[in-house]
Amino acid sequence: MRIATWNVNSVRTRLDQVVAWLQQERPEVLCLQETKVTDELFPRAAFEALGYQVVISGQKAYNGVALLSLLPLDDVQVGFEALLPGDPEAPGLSEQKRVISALVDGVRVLNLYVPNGSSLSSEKYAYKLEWLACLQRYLAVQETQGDPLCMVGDFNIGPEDRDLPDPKRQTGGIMASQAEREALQLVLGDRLSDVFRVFESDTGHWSWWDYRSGAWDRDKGWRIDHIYLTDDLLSCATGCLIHKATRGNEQPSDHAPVVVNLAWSLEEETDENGD
DNA sequence: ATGTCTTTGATTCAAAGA
Repeated sequence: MRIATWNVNSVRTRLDQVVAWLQQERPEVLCLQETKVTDELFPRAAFEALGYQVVISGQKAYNGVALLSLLPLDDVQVGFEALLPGDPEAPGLSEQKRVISALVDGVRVLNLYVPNGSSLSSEKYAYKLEWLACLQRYLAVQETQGDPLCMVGDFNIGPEDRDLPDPKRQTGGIMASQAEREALQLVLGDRLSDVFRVFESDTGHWSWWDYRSGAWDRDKGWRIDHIYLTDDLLSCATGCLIHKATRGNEQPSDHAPVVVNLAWSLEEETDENGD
């Protein structure tokens, strides 16, 4: 099973590119972020025509996440409040549409668009840290449900200096501050691993290149789009690739897709009742 | 460093967010 994540920066603007990439790659699951569209205007028919089931959580203009799957999507959960009904902060932190998950072949696929934070002095940065703390509480509940977890998305954090193009300048700033990195580590605990780093330890592998300052032409990107797996899935991973070529498209998203390949198939239990 | 792209909303642009 291949699971992909791609921040498309408007699914309507990028529709032809996403369709072309799906036709070429045919991953079982594609998680989209920054769809930037309300649910009624989401172009679901274009994906259904390719055989994908579509579940979405969107809003006007900003944010928005979607899950596309060739395999059945079960037990769809939208927002933090789905797992944190009594949490005082979860409803407020779910107003921005950034969280959707579903069960696919026995795997809990969790698709996230982590807040950007803007700058260290912004109230959006405080929101980002509160949001990550809420994600930590959310995952504690998810863990009790016992399903293998594949958590993907745009994390808007470079976890280590090797994930940044110029760490001397950038470490400590937005997307690379100690508080953001520590908040992410608390989310991961000792349960979740960054599968890209199982296969590649070098710097210079990026998933996002700013539209500004010729970042793409100078190959000055960041690795902020990640796939995290619990050990039961990590042991099935046979590769994790960043599809960098899409960033060179006409009118590209500023992010490239990241894809993990898992040698996974749930051993279906047949119903022996009445035998 | 205000660089670029997307969306919205109010009149062919400017603002906001990333």
